[in-house]
Amino acid sequence: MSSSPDPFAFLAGPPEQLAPELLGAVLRHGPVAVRLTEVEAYGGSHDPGSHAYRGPTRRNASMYADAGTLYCYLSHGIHVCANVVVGPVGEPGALLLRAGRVVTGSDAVEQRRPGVVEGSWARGPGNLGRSLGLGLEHDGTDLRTGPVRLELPSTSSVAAHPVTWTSGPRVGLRSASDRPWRFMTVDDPSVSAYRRHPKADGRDR
DNA sequence: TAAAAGATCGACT
DNA sequence: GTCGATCTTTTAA
Repeated sequence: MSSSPDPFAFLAGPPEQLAPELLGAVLRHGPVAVRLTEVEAYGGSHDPGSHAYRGPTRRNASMYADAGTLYCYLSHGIHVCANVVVGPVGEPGALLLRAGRVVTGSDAVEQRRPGVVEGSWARGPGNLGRSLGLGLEHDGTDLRTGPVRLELPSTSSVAAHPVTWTSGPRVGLRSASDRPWRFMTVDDPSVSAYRRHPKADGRDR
């Protein structure tokens, strides 16, 4: 009785393994809900592309919290990017939420993204954060009980959305740019285009 | 259609 | 002081 299965329990697994399971899930903040269409996996101390590669810092502290915690960080001083903390306790891992499709709250999103077509509202991690109205104040909050909720197929009928997905190299990384840890829904306009880092390692010279 | 560069500012070394 | 898990616009083929 008291021990009902925790729908978030699977988040304790390896990031690159459970990442596809978040495709089709729904992230909700207030009136706005977004169905995830693109996710990237980041490991801990063995992933050169991860914020946690060089150990804990002020910014990535949330990555060391329990799985199911929201990790928000500021990119280039202006973009708020959202991650779902995953992996076993003590092993920092995260899933960068790169893109999604707005399912509710279109009115609010339309005002936040003037002049942008519907399919591109949450195209790219920065845009997804802006569409949902996320801020650094949400960093470290619990995705089950906090202001920002993650709805899984097992917890929400809306999130029960089967998808066809594929994988490829992560976007914009300078190191470990060849790991196919980017997972994206097939045939969805909200999936961002792949762009390799200008100075990515292991090429030319 | 694809590639390049600028904006912009906090975090890290 | 340097560099980004980015976004947008501009320029070139």
